Amino acid sequence: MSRPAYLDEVYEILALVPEGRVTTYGHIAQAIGSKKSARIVGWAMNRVHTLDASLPAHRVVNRNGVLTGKHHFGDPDRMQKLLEKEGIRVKNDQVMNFQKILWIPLEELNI
DNA sequence: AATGTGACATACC
DNA sequence: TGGTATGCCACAT
Repeated sequence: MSRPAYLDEVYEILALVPEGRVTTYGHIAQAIGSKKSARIVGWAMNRVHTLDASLPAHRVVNRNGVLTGKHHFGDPDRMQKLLEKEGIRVKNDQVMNFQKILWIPLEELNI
């Protein structure tokens, strides 16, 4: 029944990521209070499709701006296409201007 | 219950 | 530069 609190937090943060921006597993983890729990965020992403497929999981990359999870979108190119559709340029599975479009929950939400 | 795995991150060598 | 080890938390077997 009730999903773990951190799971809801992850989805809450994820839903707030603006179009054309990206964030990282680590920043989300930090936003929910566990900086070292980035793996949980990744785990949440793996299950997000079964809970709420409308969440922009493609806007989450690792700390290098690399699309590490692209193989979990059905087709390897789907994640990149979704990002480019929002104006995010991706080259070699890496987000260009990563630092510029990086969306940091703790800063943007002014928590 | 114990072990292995994972869409991560950090530290160390 | 790149591999190895550890921390973290949940899940699968």
